[in-house]
Amino acid sequence: MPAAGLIKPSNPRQTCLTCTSGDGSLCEPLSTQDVETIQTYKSNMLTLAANDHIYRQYDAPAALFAIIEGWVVLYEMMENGDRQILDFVLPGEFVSFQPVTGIDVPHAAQALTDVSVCIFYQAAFERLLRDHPRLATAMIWLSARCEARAFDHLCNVSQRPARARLLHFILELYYRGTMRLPDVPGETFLLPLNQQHMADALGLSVEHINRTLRELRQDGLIEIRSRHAVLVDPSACMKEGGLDPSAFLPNSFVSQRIASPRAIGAT
Amino acid sequence: MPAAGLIKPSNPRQTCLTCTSGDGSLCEPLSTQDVETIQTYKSNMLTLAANDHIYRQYDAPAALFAIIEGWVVLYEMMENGDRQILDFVLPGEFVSFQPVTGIDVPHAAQALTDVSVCIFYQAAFERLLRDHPRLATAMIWLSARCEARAFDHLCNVSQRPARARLLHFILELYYRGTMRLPDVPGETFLLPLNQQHMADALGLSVEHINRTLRELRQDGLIEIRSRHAVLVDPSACMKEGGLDPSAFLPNSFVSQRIASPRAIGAT
DNA sequence: CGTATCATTGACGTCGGTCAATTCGTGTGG
DNA sequence: CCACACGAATTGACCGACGTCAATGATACG
Repeated sequence: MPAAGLIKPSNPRQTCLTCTSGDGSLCEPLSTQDVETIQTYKSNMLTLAANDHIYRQYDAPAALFAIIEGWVVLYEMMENGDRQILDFVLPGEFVSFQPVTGIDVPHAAQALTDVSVCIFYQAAFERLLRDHPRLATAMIWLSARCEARAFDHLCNVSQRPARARLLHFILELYYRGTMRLPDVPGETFLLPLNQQHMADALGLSVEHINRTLRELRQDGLIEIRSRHAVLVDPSACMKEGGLDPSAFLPNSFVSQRIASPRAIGAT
Repeated sequence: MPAAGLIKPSNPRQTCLTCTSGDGSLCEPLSTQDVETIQTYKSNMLTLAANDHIYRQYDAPAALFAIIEGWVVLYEMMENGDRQILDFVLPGEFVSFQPVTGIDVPHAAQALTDVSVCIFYQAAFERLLRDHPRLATAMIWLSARCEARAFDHLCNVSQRPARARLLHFILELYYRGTMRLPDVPGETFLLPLNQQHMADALGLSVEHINRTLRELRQDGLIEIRSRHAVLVDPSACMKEGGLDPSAFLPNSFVSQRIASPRAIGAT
């Protein structure tokens, strides 16, 4: 069940799943027509206040959620009390496909800001797949995209030192918000996170996030100020963050293309 | 395109997607009937030698792969030449759903041992979804499961120290191989990995893996010998590895259930 | 029996964690 | 408008888990 929140009659004028940018967005496989079709299976729309939960760890919501407005954080509490942030969900994105399976979900989804969210209950979702098989493909596509992001986060946390890890993280959020790579120096964008969020997402301590942000500011790469980030030197950020614009695929947020002997030959 | 490998006529007797253990396996949402249905959409079956690639990083195979025999490793090469292992694929499992989307996949799939693999090309897969909408639900279910595993790996690498990280990792593979939690002390199971694999999966150096394995052996927790692991003290392994049997959900491989104030209240 | 690969061990350095203190910022009540 | 409160950000001192480098040992295979 979704956590408590104001239930607001859904506004028929507001297009559900509207992406902020039309092109290359995460809704990519869905045409406007598709979105309208999907809409008809929506059961309702909720408005949640910051910190409300959409679902909690080990809930079995049996619904698919789409975020219309605001940011959502997916996290998991570990046995030692640490919080691992798994992903953020931005407007126009689905909140993972795990909850719609009807199985206990090992993570929680919490509103980071005030949020409005579309709900598709499991039965309706299955009706959608049955009535519009072509959309099933799109849903698998989107679900696979979620997995790809998780893989990217794993690489980031597992292999990159703090500086590069933080840059990669911020650039991913820039990309998902704007659906393009940064180029204009000084470009500013919304980043409604505090340092604790970054720490919990990246597996670093708050203190080290702070020190690293100071370094990045002093080196003229990036600045964080009151819910916004400023990309002072975008190309330097991308280089250090492990993003190669020339190898960048419009379809996904991935690291630089590299081939290496070890991968090819002997295990 | 799949990498070169011996093409063998598919054996009509061999049940594709047969799970080694019937109950609670990763094929869970698929009944025997379902498996037979899916089979009819299979285009062919390949046999690959160890180290052959099913697909390479940035390929767009446009097919879904199911592993019948042998182990597969999913990895990504990073810009600095490091290899991050994202997951292993065991017999009876699908190799992620990313390749079937037809989009460039940012990771590679390589045979760890000799492998036989079923191929479902994208067009056939979409026909399957169209003809059997009920199976679309199952596919989303399976894809979500892949994402859940990736989340779990992220938590493991991000938060646990080397000892617990290694234990958690080995226990996951035990669970996926047997579909149950270990209980009998001294239980032995197949683990066809070398220390470099564990290092690349866990974001640790080979030397540290080695030292940690020595510790675990000396402490009477676990032993690794020639492609096999021995769980000398299963309950101690689970405790240290962050697995609580009492909280364990049969449906997924997850960590101990914990609630914490931070998650509930203030951001 | 030579060679390649993997496992093992030791010495040493460092990145990032921990702990504790101080400052800043913002919201609130008087 | 100011005083206070409380969380977030910041900084410093110190330390330890893990990485790096280098050498040696064990195994398997042709």
